[in-house]
Amino acid sequence: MSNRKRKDPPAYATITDVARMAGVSTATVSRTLNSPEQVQAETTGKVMKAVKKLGYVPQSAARNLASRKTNTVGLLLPSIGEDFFGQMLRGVEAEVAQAGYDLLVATKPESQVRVRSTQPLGRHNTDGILIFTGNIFEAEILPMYGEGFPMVLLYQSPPKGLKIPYVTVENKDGSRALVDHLIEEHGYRKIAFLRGPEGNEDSHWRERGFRESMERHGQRVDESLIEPGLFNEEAARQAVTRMLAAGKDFRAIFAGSDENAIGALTALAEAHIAVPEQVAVVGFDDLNLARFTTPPLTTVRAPTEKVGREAVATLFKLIRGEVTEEKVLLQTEVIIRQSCGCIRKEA
Amino acid sequence: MSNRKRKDPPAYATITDVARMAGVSTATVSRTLNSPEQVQAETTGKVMKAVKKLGYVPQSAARNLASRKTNTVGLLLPSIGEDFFGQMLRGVEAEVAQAGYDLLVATKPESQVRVRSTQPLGRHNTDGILIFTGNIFEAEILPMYGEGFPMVLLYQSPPKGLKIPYVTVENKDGSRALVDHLIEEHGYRKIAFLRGPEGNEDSHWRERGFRESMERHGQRVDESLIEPGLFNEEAARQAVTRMLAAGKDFRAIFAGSDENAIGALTALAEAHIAVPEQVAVVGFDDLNLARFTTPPLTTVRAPTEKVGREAVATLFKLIRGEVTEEKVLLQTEVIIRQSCGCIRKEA
DNA sequence: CTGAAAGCGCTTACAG
DNA sequence: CTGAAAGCGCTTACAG
Repeated sequence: MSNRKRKDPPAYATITDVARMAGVSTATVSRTLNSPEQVQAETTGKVMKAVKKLGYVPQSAARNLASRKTNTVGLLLPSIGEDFFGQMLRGVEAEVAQAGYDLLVATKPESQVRVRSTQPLGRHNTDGILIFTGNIFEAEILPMYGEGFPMVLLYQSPPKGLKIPYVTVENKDGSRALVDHLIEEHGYRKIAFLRGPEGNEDSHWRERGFRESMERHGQRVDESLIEPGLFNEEAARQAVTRMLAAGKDFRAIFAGSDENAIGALTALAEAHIAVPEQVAVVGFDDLNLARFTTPPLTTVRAPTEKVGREAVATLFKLIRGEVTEEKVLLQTEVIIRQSCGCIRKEA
Repeated sequence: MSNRKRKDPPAYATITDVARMAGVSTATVSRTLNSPEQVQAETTGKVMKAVKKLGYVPQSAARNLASRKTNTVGLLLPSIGEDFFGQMLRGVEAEVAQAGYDLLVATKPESQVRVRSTQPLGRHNTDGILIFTGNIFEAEILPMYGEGFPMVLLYQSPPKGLKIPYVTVENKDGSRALVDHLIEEHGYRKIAFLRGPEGNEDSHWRERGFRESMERHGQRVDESLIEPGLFNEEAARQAVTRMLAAGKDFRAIFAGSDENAIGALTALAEAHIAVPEQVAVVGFDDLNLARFTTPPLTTVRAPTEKVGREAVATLFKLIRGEVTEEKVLLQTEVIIRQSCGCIRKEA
């Protein structure tokens, strides 16, 4: 017969088992594992032997509950997977693991329909979160923000009034350098620009870079040469087809993104317009496939993995209560291939 | 003055706060949240009102500790990020979230040097894990296997003797169908094959498919036309360059993977050999960039996202103690583009 | 349908 | 340097 409260022994060793085998208290086992400098060498030896022998691994739940921290970082992703996603995750994971933390990954529920009790990531299961997702609405983060819960934004600035650190890439400088190249090296003047989705920050700054370069070179930008590409291949294809049908005159297209550039390339090919001989095309992002387009795409490379690393580093500062930069801006680099008209090949 | 054990109240509401506000016991709050059917409608109402008002979210650590389960699934990744990684993660995340579980992601520590106390993922922080990583060594999973800890392998079969379910794609059938196409539609006979890394299972089965197709068509396979491509662009380039230099005679290359195919394409371009007119090239995987190679790559598409979903579904069966298939094999599909010699374009 | 209370497996002031 | 014991915030038999 069994006592009411005596459950079957767990399938795993607990701290009590280790303490018993080593002949010490559980407090000492805990200290041996967490702050060995507080424990005598001889004791450490006994404890570690027992740990090894029993294959003891501390239960995260118990540890978290007692220490009031989760040792876990959350990463909130957009529902749709970006193409450079793997690289970013690599940076995040590496940095998180190095700090001995765990990484919890979740996707932002698409709609309010999915009545999951609450946010998938928050104070209840993480010590802080990284938010990498298109449109953050204030309502979604305000409660956490109000509590001072540590969070860092990726590729986007916080809603007005909220002081949340964010890390992103230098869209404007990269774009300006790219357009500078088009103007200075190739002498193009009539340059079209394909915008990203309404309200997209990357797009905003890329357009700014485009305009700055034009202005600095004394070029008036022709507003009729600015069309929405939406960072979407098909939409970009249609936009370029439309401009062509309307008889618009342009010598180059700064597509705003590689995705847009692919759509532009398709539209141009369908219209039998030679790239770069008749119209040059350049993108932004340097997706893996940028080397393989016809012709290979001149574009701007962003340090995606580093964005991940920096974001985690910033989050840890927040978690430790240190001050952080409001904004970390990572430099980009123009990658010259052939779609701009250059003949030199990639290094 | 403060009592020794009275800490500062937590920054968040606990179940006790909810119980107090609703005028019920914590047990009732717990039941309302976890098995509402056991609670009277009126009580549920009071509790939920308090939950809402306080913004109460149960602490995962406390819940996990008390319930002896983590409600979390682990995903173990190879240190190097695959190109199709995002898709797989999407499948995994969707399925995990739908079940109301959390997803913990970790990378296999590259070396034994990094003395992290233990495995990043295990019984201490998950209810089961998905292993998606190149070379699983028996030693790494044997302890968990011995305890009957739920795990599922992705893209690889378990070490001999271990009964661990796995899900992967039909490499052999896909490869055979692809080579059938080369032989039946284009009449190629002399076909080279580029192997993956030694011991790689995908490569093994792709080679089997290749050989079966050749045999069924009465073709003897020329062993001197089989070279290591290592699923690595550069190695594949060198392999093809080597075959060319040795004066080997072949009309087509089944590159074994898209990565290999890209290397083959490069080698051929460098040797001024026209693809597909002089030598056809086909791959396997259908990476995003396969549409953009010159010429666009004929290849085999694997249902990557579905692999993720199926793996999670299988893992949940294991967690629930149900029987599972030993092996889930997902069908692949030949994608005809132009590198094989076809002129029809992709749908 | 609901409550009192034990227990989950740790950590950590406090005391020595 | 070490131990006794309270406490972390939940869940869940048991009893009613």
